[in-house]
Amino acid sequence: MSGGAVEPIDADTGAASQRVAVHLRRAILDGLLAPGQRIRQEEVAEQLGASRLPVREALRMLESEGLTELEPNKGARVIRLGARELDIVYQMRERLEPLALGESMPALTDSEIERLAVIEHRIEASADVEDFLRLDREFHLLTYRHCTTEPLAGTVIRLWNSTQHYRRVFMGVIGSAQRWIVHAEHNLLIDAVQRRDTVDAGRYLEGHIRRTRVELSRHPEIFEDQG
Amino acid sequence: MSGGAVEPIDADTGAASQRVAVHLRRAILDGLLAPGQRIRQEEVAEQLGASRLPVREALRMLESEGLTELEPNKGARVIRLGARELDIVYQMRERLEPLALGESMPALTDSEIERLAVIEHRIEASADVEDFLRLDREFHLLTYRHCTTEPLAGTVIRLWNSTQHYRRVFMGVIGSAQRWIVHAEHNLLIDAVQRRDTVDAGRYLEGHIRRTRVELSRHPEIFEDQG
DNA sequence: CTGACATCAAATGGATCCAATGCTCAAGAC
DNA sequence: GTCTTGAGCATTGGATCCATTTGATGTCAG
Repeated sequence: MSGGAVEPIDADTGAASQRVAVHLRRAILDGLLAPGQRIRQEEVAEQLGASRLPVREALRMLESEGLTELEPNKGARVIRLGARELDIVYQMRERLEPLALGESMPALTDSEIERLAVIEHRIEASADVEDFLRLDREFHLLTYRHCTTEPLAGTVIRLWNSTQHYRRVFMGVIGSAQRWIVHAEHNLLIDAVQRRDTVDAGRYLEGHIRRTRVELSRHPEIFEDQG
Repeated sequence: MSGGAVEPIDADTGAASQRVAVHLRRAILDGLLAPGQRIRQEEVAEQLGASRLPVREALRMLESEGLTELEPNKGARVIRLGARELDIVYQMRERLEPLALGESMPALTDSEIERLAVIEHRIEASADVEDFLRLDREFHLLTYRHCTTEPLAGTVIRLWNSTQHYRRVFMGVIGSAQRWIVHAEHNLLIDAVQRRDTVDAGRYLEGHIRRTRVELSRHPEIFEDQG
């Protein structure tokens, strides 16, 4: 394709508003933009060499992905959750992700399950927070890969997106002390998936999310720097 | 409802893209636009006396509300669900709406609960499908009114929106034969809400949605006229 | 010294014009 | 006769310019 000097974008769709969306999505998920931080259209437009119009479109896309919030005549901000909201989002995940897993599991191939184990090994091998975040996301979303029902898959993605920042802060807070629990849960999940046991897998998954939720509720300092 | 002049709405919010969004939202929820039907920007723009730009914005808003789907360079369509998707959406509702109800119930006022009973009486009094759809929606959304957690409340609304059309067809198919079941379920739900019994109310609600889902799965003809 | 109002700057919202992409239909070749 | 290919058209995507709204700052009155 055309050699993009600025961005390593894939010009698959060729759309320009897609470029902006990809850029902002990465920036938010990678933590370059903090929750509540304002996103000025003109600024982004100039930075990416586009007009303000595709930026507006991109902000709308990201809003529907749970990454930004738009207020009429007041502009866009990176999504920001309160303690109560974060708790609810995790409760939603507890109820929805086992459903998505149940949809996806029967269609998972052996090589994909193999890959799950590989990802988990990498998670156990690294002590870096960013590595964990990226691999953990890859791990779980891979288990949902064959859940193609858009309303469910889209909602799950939204919930992951809107909580990404708090997972990052949380991992920084607890350190690597209780990391073994996550590993145990992941391995139990992999085992259940290998056995194609939907009930067991759903239970492990729900427990995994619930335990994280309870853990999160013990760390209100996660929200301290938010306006 | 949408009779009279073209659009007698004056600028309540002042925003023009809001006007377009309101118009299209009503048109879709009222069944004037069928699922899968294409929405041409220019057409809507001319019809509402606006430019194409606010129409694009409105279509993006509606997409994030689960009412339309946008494909790049191909335009917008009214959301269309397959049998499998509809089933999944109802399973999502079974799991999420009891959560929303549990959030909202403690804050429900006595007059709001009173109003629930009034709405239910009206449902029982009318045999019209459109009346049922409007009142049933009002009934359930009223029980969730105090669930202000945006991710949860927004998702619930999305699920209701995307299934509105199929509820309409379904009600037309089954007629008023088993209408008494809905009434019984609603009244049990009202009673549990009055008693502030979250567990009971959640169970009735889940059963209410689940029974409808099973019923729906017995009527594949609902999807017959879809491409 | 404090509070309210007016004025100004900056950012968002909207309209018109132009470019690019996808679809349709017709013409030609195998 | 059918498949393919190219041209024309319809529709969406993007850029620039203009209007409107918000928020802030400064000034004047109490």
